[in-house]
Amino acid sequence: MLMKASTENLRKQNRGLILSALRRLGSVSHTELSQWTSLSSATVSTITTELEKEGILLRDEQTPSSGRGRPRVKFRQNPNCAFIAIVRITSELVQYSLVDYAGTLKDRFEEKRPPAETDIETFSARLKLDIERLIQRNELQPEQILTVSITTKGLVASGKPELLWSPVFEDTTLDFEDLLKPILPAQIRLTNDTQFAAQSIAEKHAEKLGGFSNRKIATLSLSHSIGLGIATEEANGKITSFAPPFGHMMHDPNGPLCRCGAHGCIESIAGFYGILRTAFEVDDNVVPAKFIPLKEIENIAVRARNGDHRTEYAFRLAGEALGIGLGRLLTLLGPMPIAITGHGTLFYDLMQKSILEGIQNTLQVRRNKMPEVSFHTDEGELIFNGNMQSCLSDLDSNIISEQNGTKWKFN
Amino acid sequence: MLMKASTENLRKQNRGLILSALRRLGSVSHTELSQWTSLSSATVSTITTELEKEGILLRDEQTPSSGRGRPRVKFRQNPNCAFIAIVRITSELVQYSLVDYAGTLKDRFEEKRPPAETDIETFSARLKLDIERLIQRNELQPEQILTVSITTKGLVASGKPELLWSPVFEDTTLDFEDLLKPILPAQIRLTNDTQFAAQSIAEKHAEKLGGFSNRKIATLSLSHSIGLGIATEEANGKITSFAPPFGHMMHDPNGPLCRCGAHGCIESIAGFYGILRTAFEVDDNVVPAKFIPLKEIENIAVRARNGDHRTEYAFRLAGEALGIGLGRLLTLLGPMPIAITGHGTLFYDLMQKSILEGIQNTLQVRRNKMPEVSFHTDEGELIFNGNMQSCLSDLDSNIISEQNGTKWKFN
DNA sequence: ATTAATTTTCTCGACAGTCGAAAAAATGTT
DNA sequence: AACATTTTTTCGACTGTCGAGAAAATTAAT
Repeated sequence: MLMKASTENLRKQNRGLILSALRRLGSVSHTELSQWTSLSSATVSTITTELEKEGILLRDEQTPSSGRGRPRVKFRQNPNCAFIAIVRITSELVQYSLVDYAGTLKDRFEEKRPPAETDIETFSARLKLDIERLIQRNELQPEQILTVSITTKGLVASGKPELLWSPVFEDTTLDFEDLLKPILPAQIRLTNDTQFAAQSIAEKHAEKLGGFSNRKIATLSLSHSIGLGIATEEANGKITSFAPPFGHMMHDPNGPLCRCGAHGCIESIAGFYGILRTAFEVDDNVVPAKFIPLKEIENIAVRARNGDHRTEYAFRLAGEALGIGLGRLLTLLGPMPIAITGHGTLFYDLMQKSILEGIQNTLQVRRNKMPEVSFHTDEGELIFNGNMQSCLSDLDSNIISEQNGTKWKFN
Repeated sequence: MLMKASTENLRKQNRGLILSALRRLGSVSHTELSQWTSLSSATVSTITTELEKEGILLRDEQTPSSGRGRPRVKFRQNPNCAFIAIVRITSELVQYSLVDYAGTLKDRFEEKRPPAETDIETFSARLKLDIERLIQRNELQPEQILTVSITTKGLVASGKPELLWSPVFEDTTLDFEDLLKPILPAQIRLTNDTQFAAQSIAEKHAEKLGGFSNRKIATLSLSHSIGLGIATEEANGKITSFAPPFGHMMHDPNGPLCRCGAHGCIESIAGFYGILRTAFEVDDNVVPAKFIPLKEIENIAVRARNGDHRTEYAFRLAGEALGIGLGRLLTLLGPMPIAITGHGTLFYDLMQKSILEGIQNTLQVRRNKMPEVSFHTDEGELIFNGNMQSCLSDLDSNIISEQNGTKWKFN
């Protein structure tokens, strides 16, 4: 049902406008806010004083003295108004970061994961301890952490922070809310990592979204497994994203066994373990290895570049699965630029031809132009950054609803 | 960029709320409006009197005299406030309908298309004449038609009403705006027909959208060609839809030649002509026929039901292409119920097994439950209805912006 | 040092919109 | 004809935005 509009939501929306301007522009003066939001100076005044009273905004009186006239006072977020913990889980390590409400990184440490860690109990117990450590060594109260946002590979439930399927733990599920509720009252979020890589790339390269009419960009993450995120710029300028389990989209019903139990998933052919399987002519029905060192793929890539037919074929087959899969994606969601990230970008030269052929084999691509393909090597930072931005704008949305609420008082 | 909120948009939004309540509930009294929109009685009063003054609403003083107390007066749309022309193009005929602002069908006629009509000039010239006829025989001025909304199979440009590719005219494009602008000043819309079938089904069976968390439903249209529409219920309750060229999604790179020029599209295997080709073992590289009478498929369906292996195989192969294609769709967009329409529903028994197998072979479907599959035989009316509803709610949106505009005065 | 100029920010009254409550309207019942 | 009942309109209070002018804080000129 559509919502009725009241003067109350009116104010909420304009408060949100101010906060989002502050996010995008950093430290901003009264007049700049007024120009950017196209709100009148008077309205900006009432809203900023209100937010200041609530402890969300700070004003910097410091005058850089540029020209004459009354110097501008700049507003910025009150950094201590809220903190978020960002946890990035990869197959090699778990990274813990603490970020304040202004978006500055306050603390970070990483914990290596044991090579063959498959026991979810010890894993989750350690994660819990590490989060407590993050809070304690920064001398925070647990209540000051308003959000714990975790990224991982695998399939994530919608609605609650539960890991449904992951490459390492497979079908053993894990509810992070149940895990962390006892130690802190924060909101717990769990998201597929490639979704935030996509979000981050879309925000940084917003101009690329204009390449086609649908204002979308796809981000493909190539490594041991295959991830995909789609970011869309909506009519109001907000960028939203989602991450379908592209790696487990059926490529060939007669293909090899995938870690998910099905046959012929894209990942079973184009994931690192799939490429190795083809290269070494391992039987299609062998259950694939859980973890393969990057070194091994690098070795066979060298062989392929030196003209070894079988390994060349393995990469070509992987590229074909990826290319045709992307082609199917573009058929369903319309043509859009493609960003590629993950360790697999190192081997793109071996897959390029078959990937591009697959993309090309799409009705709208044949009619229009080839989508732009770009590369992004800093996958970890992209994921962290996307996650952080998403958390902060979530906090902003909560704040604008909590008008006159006493919840935001940690100065 | 996010928009600032002003008291003006506030009023607009509530005007829109009133109009949409009127659309959904039909003829409605003041108090019912107030309850449904949760606006105060006072606000409803000011908005309705405003809309009445603008000639958009009428009030029926007629009292059905139920119980005592002051009788309710009912509001309804002023039917003569606007008219829309709805054109539905199929391979056999073109259907013209005239609908007033209240949504009642005022006139309708159909024109059969010559069996092998491939000349786009004569086709479009006839269409132009037929629209003029629709206006004249209802004694309307061309300006009273505010929208001409056309549906067709094939690929439609986004942004302007141009047909890019169609089964009959293939790559010969046709810009309906250029065609119709000389004879009337209306807004011209062109949409893929299955998109509106999807929209219509989603609106009628809104409860089915709840089957999975993503509030989506897919509609598959089976006939000579293969169409697909996806309808999504957004957070505000509005249902939006789109229609990707699913029929031309790659199924098998080594498959038969499709009408679009590629090899192995779903349609080239599961469209009527694809099924016939497999059944009669026609060479994969033969350019397929443009049109096949329904009778021919019915004949081979009888053969298949009597146990003829080759024709059974043809339908099974078609089902496999559809099922795996749908499985890929569900992988990318999440699990959702599936509605099937078009003449091909008559042969669903011959494809059911392989279709369901394909859908089943999807990570999230295996983890959750099988999506519900439903059948809808009245495809033509679904398309018409979806188109009409979409036009009317578009008109409503225009009206709420044109506050105090003199544009809506045809009483 | 004082005054003028300039730029930014704040304040005040006007206007638009929604809401709750009370008044008015229209009918049925006694 | 007076009263009861239900619906609709009207009125005053409240919240929000806006434009214009006042106030503030600085530099430049006298």
